[in-house]
Amino acid sequence: MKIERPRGTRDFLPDEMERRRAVERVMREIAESFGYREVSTPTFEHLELFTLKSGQGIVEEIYAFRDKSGRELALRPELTAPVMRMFVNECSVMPRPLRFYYLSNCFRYERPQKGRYREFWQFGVELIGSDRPESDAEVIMLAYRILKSLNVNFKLHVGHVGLLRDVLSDVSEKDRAMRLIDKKDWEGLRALLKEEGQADIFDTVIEISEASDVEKAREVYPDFDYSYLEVLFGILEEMDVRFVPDFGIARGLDYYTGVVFEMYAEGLGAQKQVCGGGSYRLSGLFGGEDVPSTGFAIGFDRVVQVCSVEILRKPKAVVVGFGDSIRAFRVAEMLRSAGIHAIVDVMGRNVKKQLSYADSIKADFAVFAGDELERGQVRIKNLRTQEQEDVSLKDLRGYFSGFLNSGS
RNA sequence: GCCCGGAUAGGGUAGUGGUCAUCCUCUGGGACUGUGGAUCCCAGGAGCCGGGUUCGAAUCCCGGUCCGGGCCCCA
Repeated sequence: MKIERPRGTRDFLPDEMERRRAVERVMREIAESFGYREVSTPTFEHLELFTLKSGQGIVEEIYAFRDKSGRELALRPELTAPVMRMFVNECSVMPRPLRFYYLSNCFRYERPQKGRYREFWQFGVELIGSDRPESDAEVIMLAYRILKSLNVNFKLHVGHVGLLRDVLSDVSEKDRAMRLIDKKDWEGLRALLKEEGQADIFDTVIEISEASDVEKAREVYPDFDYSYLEVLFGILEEMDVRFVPDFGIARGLDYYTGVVFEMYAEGLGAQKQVCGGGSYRLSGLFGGEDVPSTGFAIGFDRVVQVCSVEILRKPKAVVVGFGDSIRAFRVAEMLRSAGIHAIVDVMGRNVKKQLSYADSIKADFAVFAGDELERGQVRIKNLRTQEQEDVSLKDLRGYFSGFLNSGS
């Protein structure tokens, strides 16, 4: 019987991998241009790392298991916790701020649907050590530049959880209230506030959630220090980062302390969020010093689905041999050192079949490695233009130089 | 975890309770051992899995698996 892929996993064929690598390259280059350096953490961690961060409830949503020694482990469902664990374990004396980026697969035990898989990839950054608005500005700008460079149609919402937390300060079930606000479940919220004898703040919460700028929010709720947001929004505006203030973005977990932001793309159905981020304080939870951090995670697979990216390929040549495979391999080596991809027949095919194969794999050149070699030459046929000429082995690099880096 | 819809060669499909099944594409070979794409010929390859109904099931029923859409969740 045939073995199928496990539910929620995917195979990536060469065309798709080329596209994914091209997207990946854009993300890496932009992050590196901001001074971020790549990190990588284990695929599995102690389960406790994730329950500390997200509560016992997540055990049902992740791949958790016991190893042969009885250790409780879990495949990572996200990367912020592992990176902060790494920071606490071995980076706490490095010069701050630290700028890390990552691109890794993560695993969640959930019902797969469009844009949601059980194994998926996250690209993200963490900027560790600053609690100033400049750090939020930098991280938001970075995410924004990445999605712009990939020609994604998206909207950026930026908010601050401190504002709603402040309004809700006398509500005992604050987390539940935040979840209701996040879902915009106003009826549920009204009921909760009534239960708690806080019905009078209901209108304030709604108006804050719907406030379109700082002035509006200040009118509704003056008892909050808006200067942090003013600095942040000022930077974003000056740097041409287009966003909508959205004070209704809520997070149920209390290590999110300040700025939060999300990006939504078109064309993804129900799973339209392609990026989420904000500032948080996690390192204390993991037994380290309480260090402020800011970061984001981009849903790599979703971005691949909706972005458009240029795919650069080197020219591809098929070496046509005439039964002498050593000669063919030698010529292929020379082509490779001239910077192009060289493919040799390993099927024992005749010349017509070799050319037919070259056509079917969309090769750019056919290089005949036959009797011309005795004169130190090969015959090169450009399969795009049909032109062919004999080229000296010494001039291969020169012949192909015009075709390199031309993209396709 | 819940609701809805699907599943026939690698990909796309046709059909019927009654000889182990259509066509396209694909893959390999040949016509054709120094020039491809076309054409022709040959070959390869399939009814998701398990159970039930039936003389007989790929077809009908049930369960499971996987896929798609939505809900829950979204750290």
